Amino acid sequence: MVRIVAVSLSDIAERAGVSVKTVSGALHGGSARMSDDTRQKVKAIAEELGYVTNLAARGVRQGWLPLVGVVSDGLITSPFATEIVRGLDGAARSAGMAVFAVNHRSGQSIGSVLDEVQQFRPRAVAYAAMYHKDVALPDRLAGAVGVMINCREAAGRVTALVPDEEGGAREIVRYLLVAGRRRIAFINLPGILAGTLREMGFRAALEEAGIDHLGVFPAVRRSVYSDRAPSLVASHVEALLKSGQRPDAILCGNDRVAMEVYAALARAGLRIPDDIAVASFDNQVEIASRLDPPLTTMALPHRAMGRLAMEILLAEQPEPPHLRKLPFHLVERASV
Amino acid sequence: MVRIVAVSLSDIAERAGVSVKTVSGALHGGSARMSDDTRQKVKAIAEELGYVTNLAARGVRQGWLPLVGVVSDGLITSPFATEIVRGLDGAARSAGMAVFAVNHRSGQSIGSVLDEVQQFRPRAVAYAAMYHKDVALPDRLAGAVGVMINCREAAGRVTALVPDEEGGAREIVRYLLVAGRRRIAFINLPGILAGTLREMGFRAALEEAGIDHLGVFPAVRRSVYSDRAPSLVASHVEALLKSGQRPDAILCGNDRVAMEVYAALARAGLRIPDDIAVASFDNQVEIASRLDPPLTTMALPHRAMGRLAMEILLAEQPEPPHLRKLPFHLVERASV
DNA sequence: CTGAAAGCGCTTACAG
DNA sequence: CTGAAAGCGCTTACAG
Repeated sequence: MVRIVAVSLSDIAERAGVSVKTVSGALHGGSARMSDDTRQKVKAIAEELGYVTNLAARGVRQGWLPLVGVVSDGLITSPFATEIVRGLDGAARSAGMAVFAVNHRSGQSIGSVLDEVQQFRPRAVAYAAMYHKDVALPDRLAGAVGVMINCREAAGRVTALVPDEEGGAREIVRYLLVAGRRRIAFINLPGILAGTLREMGFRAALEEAGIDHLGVFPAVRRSVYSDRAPSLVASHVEALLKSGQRPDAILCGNDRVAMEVYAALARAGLRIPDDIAVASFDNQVEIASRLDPPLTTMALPHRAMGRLAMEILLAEQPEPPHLRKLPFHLVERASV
Repeated sequence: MVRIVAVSLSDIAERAGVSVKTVSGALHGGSARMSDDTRQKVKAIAEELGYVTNLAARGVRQGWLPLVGVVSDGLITSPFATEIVRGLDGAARSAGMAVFAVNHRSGQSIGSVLDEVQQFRPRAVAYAAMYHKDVALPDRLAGAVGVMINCREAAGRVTALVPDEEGGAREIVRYLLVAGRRRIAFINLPGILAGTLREMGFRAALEEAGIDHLGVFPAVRRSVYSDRAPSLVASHVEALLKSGQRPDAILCGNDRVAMEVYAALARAGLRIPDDIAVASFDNQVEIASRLDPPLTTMALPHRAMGRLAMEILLAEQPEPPHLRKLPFHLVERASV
């Protein structure tokens, strides 16, 4: 492609008959003292010449580029990841930073991606995971990562921002109880941290209310949850409906599981929420709001994690590493 | 966060007792001539010191950073956008470039985002749209954008890569015809370029086969398609089923529309594909593969657009601006 | 209020 | 085969 030779401060200086330092001050140094005349003249010439700041040059001087690197496992692919980036991006821009997202490709070590990012001399670096898990950072790089998003650094050396899975599960169960539901089953995502923690919350909330649950069932056969694994959802629902105690509410591991529960319930001729309530986790809007009836679901705090991450990264006073659990929020629709 | 002072080439040079130029040659100049001894020694010291190339410094020298800027309307949010980035990213990495994605926020002019990106002196810049449309680039910036992805530059000044909507519609209709379907209706996305072009393909394919269609209906009321607009899908399906000529196939504007068609058909007690076939556009995997039965749908060439875009951006010989339509591909599942 | 110069960390002619 | 120097476009003490 055609490359127009970029105009530099010295081009402007020459044209304005002033020094480069004066131009720099006029354009970027908000508080630099000079006559208003000079400043206006310089600005006008810069505009006329189509000057665009060269951040690389400033960067080599300052030692860093106004970038916040975000390295994530797998491509920033899910709607959730997008929310994280949205949160980061908003906060970054107000600080004059841009978000530079780099993904590690399968087979690539986390260390090599981190190195790749460091080459650009970002101001700070975050690590973000697609789903809530533990991540082991190589020793030499633990210090280079300022915050973990949606994951915990295995050795606890880095501040981590994660969803409060247990609290979220508690909240949705309480909501079902308030709605008068008493026979509740949970079709959970097996083999992942979120599933384990939510199950704890689920059990705790029911115990607290003195109510027995109808069981916790795995959505798929594989021990680690994966969309590719054969689904067990339909058979669980059928078994549940045939059992002595028919549930009056089914809590689902995510909205896709809920989608299958809806289908199984429709096949059985049951109406939601009249015959049976359905609730879930994720708030994957495209699914949840399109389901009939629209799905009541717990939204993950992805945007908040992103926003808070940027605050931590850009903070003047670094805090000691800690784990911060952010609350889900309930999105009420019509399935309960 | 703690910042370790970065090690520079001169640190290595000092330690190795050679000049900076030798270090630079040993580390980065693949073909630079020097004794193997020197090269090995320099590399070992670089490793030991944890040297990381300073791309900002190299960039100020070369005039550009090894970045390909991608500016898009709205956040890289949809699964489709992700595929574009995936395509770009793969091609970029093989060329030693990183993808730098910047979105324009609502209210921000396209010119100002482009300027923002230019500050980083990227090697090349692409513009990507969330959905197929025409985009007007400001005159002064048309030359700065090397390729349009999923959109056409309004004045045709920039090479544009778009899905072959008309061809895709033709192909899926032919597929329905081969499957023996003869009474086909189309619930289309109104008011967007993709919808208009697909409708042309739909009509052409049926005309070519000498078959009448059962009508083209808008999925939503609003003239511009939006997920927020009230859906008309269910009522179209009901009307279609009640009409004299019941359809044996419904083509849907996208997978979310298909999802609603499934629901309406289920309510009517009709089986897919035995009673009626359903096909669609998008291949939004989370929906299409989760539907029961899994949905046959035309996948958009997003990844291919991304890959090809990078080739165009990085090409030695720039081509004159042209419009390139990339083919959809059929994802056969079980709904036809 | 403004200028001349040094220096950030690289790469690239130019010498030897 | 290797070095010393210039220069990329900035910003920041240091002078005046």
